[in-house]
Amino acid sequence: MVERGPTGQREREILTAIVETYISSGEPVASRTLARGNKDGLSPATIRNVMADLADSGYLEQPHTSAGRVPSAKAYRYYVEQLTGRAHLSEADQDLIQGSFRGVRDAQEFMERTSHVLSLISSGVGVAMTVAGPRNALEHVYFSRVSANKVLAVVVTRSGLVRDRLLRLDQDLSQADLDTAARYLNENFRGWTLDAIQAEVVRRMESARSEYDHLMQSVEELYRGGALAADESHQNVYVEGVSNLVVSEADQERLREMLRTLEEKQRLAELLQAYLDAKQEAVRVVIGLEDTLPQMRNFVLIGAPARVGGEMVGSLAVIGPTRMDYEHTITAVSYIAKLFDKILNETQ
Amino acid sequence: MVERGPTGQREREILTAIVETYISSGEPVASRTLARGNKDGLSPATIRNVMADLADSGYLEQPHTSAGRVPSAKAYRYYVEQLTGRAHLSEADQDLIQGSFRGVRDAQEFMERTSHVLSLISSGVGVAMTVAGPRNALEHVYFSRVSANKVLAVVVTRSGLVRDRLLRLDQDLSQADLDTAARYLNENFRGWTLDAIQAEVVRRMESARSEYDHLMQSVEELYRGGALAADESHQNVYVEGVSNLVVSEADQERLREMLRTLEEKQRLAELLQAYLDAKQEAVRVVIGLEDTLPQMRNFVLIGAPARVGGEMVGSLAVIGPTRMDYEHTITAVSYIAKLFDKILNETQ
DNA sequence: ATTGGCACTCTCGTACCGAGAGTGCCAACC
DNA sequence: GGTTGGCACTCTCGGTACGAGAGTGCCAAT
Repeated sequence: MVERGPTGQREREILTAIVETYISSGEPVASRTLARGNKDGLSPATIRNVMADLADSGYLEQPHTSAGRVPSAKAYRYYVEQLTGRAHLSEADQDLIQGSFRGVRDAQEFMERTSHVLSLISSGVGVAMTVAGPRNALEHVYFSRVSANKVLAVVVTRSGLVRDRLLRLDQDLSQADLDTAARYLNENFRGWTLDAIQAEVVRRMESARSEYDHLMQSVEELYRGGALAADESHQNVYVEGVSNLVVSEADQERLREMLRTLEEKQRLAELLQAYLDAKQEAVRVVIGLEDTLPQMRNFVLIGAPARVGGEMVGSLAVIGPTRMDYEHTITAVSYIAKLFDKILNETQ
Repeated sequence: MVERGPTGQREREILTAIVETYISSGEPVASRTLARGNKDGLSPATIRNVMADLADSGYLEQPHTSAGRVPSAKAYRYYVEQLTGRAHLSEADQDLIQGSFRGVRDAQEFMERTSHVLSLISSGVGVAMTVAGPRNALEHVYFSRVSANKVLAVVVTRSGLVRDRLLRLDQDLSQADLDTAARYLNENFRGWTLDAIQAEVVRRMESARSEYDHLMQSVEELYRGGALAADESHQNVYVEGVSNLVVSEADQERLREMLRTLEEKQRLAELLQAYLDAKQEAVRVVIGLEDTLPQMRNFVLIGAPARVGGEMVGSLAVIGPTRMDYEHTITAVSYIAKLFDKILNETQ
């Protein structure tokens, strides 16, 4: 019962070879096959011995007694680990990606295209989202009177997100009132996060209750109408490439479940948020998504946070079958994540 | 070779019964089955005779010699035709639909939920879109300086659509310039369609070229930056319920094709636009989508335009298998289309 | 430690068979 | 003449059997 990973040089080589062969062929790999491709000229029997060891330590599984071996989740984790460092993206892919983002102006657009490109490049589903969370810093807010008691609020955040929302108010504020309120908010709170603003507005309203002036009354009204609410429910999640699932997943019921899950943007957002955080530097590869989502058995998440400056404003990821081109996908995700920061910085 | 539809009373009854039985069972319907369910007490043999006639006139098809009959596209068209009038939506569904639209404020939100509800209610894919076309009437435009040469433009249309866009300008306009330009556009063009405004702006710029003032220069700059462009490319198309396809379409390759098509929002938009227009009063049912989209063989579109007042601002539809509950889906689509007008009118 | 040899296991494609479901048509019937 | 029972014929589908092929596990020899 060896529990500290493949020790020997040969053991590691063979494990890597098995994973790679299985990824490209999709069939359980046999000792013969490996022996053929191996320049060391080892015999199948020798390889069988090593394979038996690897199976004992949980790296390989056997569909049935007389079939070849299939890598386990543990094997994929080892493989990805071992891969780290030799990342390089082909010229062609760099061009494809660069081209896809030509003319992109804001984070929304970027994310939309990201999901598209990722679905093209990988054999999985491209997912990208912006966090419309309360952590976003305010850049600008505008109000515009649409009709009696209806006001359009537009919030622009520092990270380039634009969020418009139609408010229904109890009072009928004039455009002049709205302009004053907007100026007040912009001058006092530019750069603050939305939740900080909310808290502060509440505080000021309370302390100013004695000398309750017209301005604060407008602000209160707008606040209560939800002008500054950071509605989690309306996150923008872009998903593309679900047709890729059809080939990698034969089971009808599973496929159906997965499609359903991918349509529940809310859960998808939680999934990404669970695995990706602002601090992490590199791309994260999660093998064994079934811990969070049972229907995602045999699927993998390869994702990275999208940052502008130091701030995390979204996530991008590929959700694909365990049998995928890790090296390629990882480098692509990493490349796009870096591109995001670059493009969005120069856009500001 | 009879070519004027099912003539006799009995012929019609049997055809209807066949379509209904096939829709609910999914299996070729046999003369026996029909004889059992028929209170007229006809024998299977009699029914076989009628079925043979219906097959001759192209209403029925036979998978193989000794199988029951399957309705042809022609039969479905007859069936839907014949259905017209007896539309009624159950209380439960009315409640479900009503509930789904609680709190909806603008057309975008409405469409998003429409695609969701339709996918739940029908056995197909719910599709809904707003036309971001040039025919929309301007309600309001705002500009806001984001940074040097970067301006945020927000266009609100009369039908409740809000469209924001980040412009890159050659000149650096001050916020005061922008406010003046916005006031100019709002005062002069409220209620005009976007393309009319574009044309008129060009005309005025030319005629005013002699006495070229500061205001017109700002307006020209904004115009050239695309402030008023009605970008077709960025229509908002909402698609939901693709998981429903898995059950109705077994063929892997077809399924894949369909999923891919449903992700191409642009083509989907064209499809809807091809079949739905502002003038049509009722729900339109298109049987035989393969004429437009080959991969949509055996699929059906049930759709209606979404109108506010007289103006068409979007479309909603169900794309589902020929084997679906037509009555139910048609009434649901019709109901939601009416609801759209009602909700969006009172929102304005 | 490595290897050849060999018995054993499991899958997969093919062929075959019989039951079941349905039709088509004919002759009889009302 | 429309309707019906009867019957031969066709086609599908599930189950079984079987042989080829691929692979392993293990042992004895190197």
